[in-house]
Amino acid sequence: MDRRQRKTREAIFGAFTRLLGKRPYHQITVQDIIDEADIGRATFYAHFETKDYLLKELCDELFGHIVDTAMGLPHSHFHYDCKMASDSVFLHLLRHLQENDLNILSLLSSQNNEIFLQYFKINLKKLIHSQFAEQGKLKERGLPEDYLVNHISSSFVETVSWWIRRGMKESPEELSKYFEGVMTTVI
Amino acid sequence: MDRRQRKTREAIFGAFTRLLGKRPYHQITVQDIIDEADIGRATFYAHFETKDYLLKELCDELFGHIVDTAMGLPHSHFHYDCKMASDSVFLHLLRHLQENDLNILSLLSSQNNEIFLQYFKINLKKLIHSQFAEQGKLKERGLPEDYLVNHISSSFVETVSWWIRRGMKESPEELSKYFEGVMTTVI
DNA sequence: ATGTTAATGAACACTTTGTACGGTAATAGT
DNA sequence: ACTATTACCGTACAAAGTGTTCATTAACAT
Repeated sequence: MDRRQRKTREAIFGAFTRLLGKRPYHQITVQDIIDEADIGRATFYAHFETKDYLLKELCDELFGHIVDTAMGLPHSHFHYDCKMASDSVFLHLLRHLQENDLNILSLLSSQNNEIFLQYFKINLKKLIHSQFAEQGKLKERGLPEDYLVNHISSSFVETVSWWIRRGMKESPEELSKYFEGVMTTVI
Repeated sequence: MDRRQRKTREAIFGAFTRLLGKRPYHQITVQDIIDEADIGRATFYAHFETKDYLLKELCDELFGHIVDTAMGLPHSHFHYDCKMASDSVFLHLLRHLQENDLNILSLLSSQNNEIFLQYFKINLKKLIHSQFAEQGKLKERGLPEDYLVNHISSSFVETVSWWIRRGMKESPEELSKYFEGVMTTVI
C-alpha cells in the first residue's frame, strides 16, 4: 500500500479519535476532521465516502482485533462450585482492555460510548457464540439460544460500561467476579 | 395552554414520529420536520431549541407515562418455586406495551430503536430501584446495588429489543418467562 | 527515467441552520 | 363584545457545511 495513502489514513483516524475525545460524534463535522488532520477536502472524500463509513472502519479495526485475540482461547467451563475452570474469556478481555487497549478504553469512556459499546457488542456476540454455543449448556433451560447469546453479550458490555462510568475502580478480577455473580445460572 | 400552541406542538410531534419511522434520526433535518408538520421555520424554534430537545421531550412524554403506570404496582417477590407471587412488573410492562403503547412499539421497532431503548432504560432504572432496592435481596451477593439495578434494567430492555427484532412472536407471558429464566438468581 | 497514483487548493452549487422582521389572525380576560 | 396579548406566517439573511470537479504538484513503484 502506498505510503502516502497509509499516512493520510492514519492522520484521519488520529484526528477523528482525538475529536471523539472532545465532543460527541454527531457534532463533529467532516470539516473539523479535515482541519484537525490537516489535509485537503478532496483527500478525505477519496478515502471515506462519509463520516459514518469512517466510524465503521475505525471500529472494525479496533474491535476486530480485541475479539480475535480471544477467539483462540480454550473454552470456559462452569463448575458446580461456582468457579471457572480457568480464567474465563471475560477476564481475559478485561485484562486485555486494561493493559493493551487504552485506545479503546478512551473511546468507551468518551461521550460517545454508546456508539462504541454497540460495535463492541456486535463483535462480542460472535465470540460468545463460538465459546458457548456448541456446549449443550445454553439450551438446557428451554430458552432460545440466540436470546441467551444476546443476553450474555449485552450483560458483559453493560458490565464494562458500568465499570468505566464509575471510574474503573475495580480490578479485572473483581469485575469478573461481579459478572459471574449475575451470570452463573446462565453459563 | 393556548390551543394554537398545543396544535403546533402536536403537529411537530406527529411529523417527527412519522419521519422517525421512515429514516434514522441523524438524517432527519429540522427542515424535514418543518415541511412535514407544515409550519413556519420560526415556529419550530419557538417551541424547541434544537432537534435533540424535541427528541428528549417526546421521550419524556412516552416513557414517563408507561413507567408511571407501573410505579404504583405492588412489589414483585421471588419465591423458591421460581414463580412470581403475582404478575411481575415486567409482565405488566410487556402487556402494557403490546396493548396500549403501539406508538412506543413502532418507535422501538424503527431504525432508531437504540435511541429509544436508551430512554426506556433510564426510566426503567427508577422503577427497578423502587421495586427491588428496599428489599434486602439485592445486597445479598456482595454485589454493588447500582450494578444490579443496571444489570436488571438493561437485561429487560435487551429482552424487549430482542423480542421486537424477531417480530414479537412470543406472548408477554412467554417472554416474561424467558426473562425470569435469566434473572432468577438476581431477583 | 518514466508512467502512475495521491494529495493539493481553489472553486462550485447546494442544503441546512438559526435568527430577525413586520404583518395577520386566533385567543384569553374583562 | 372589545381589547390587549400572543402565536403563527412568510420572507429574508448570513454563516457554515456538504460533496464534487479540475488543473497542478509531488511522491511513489519498477
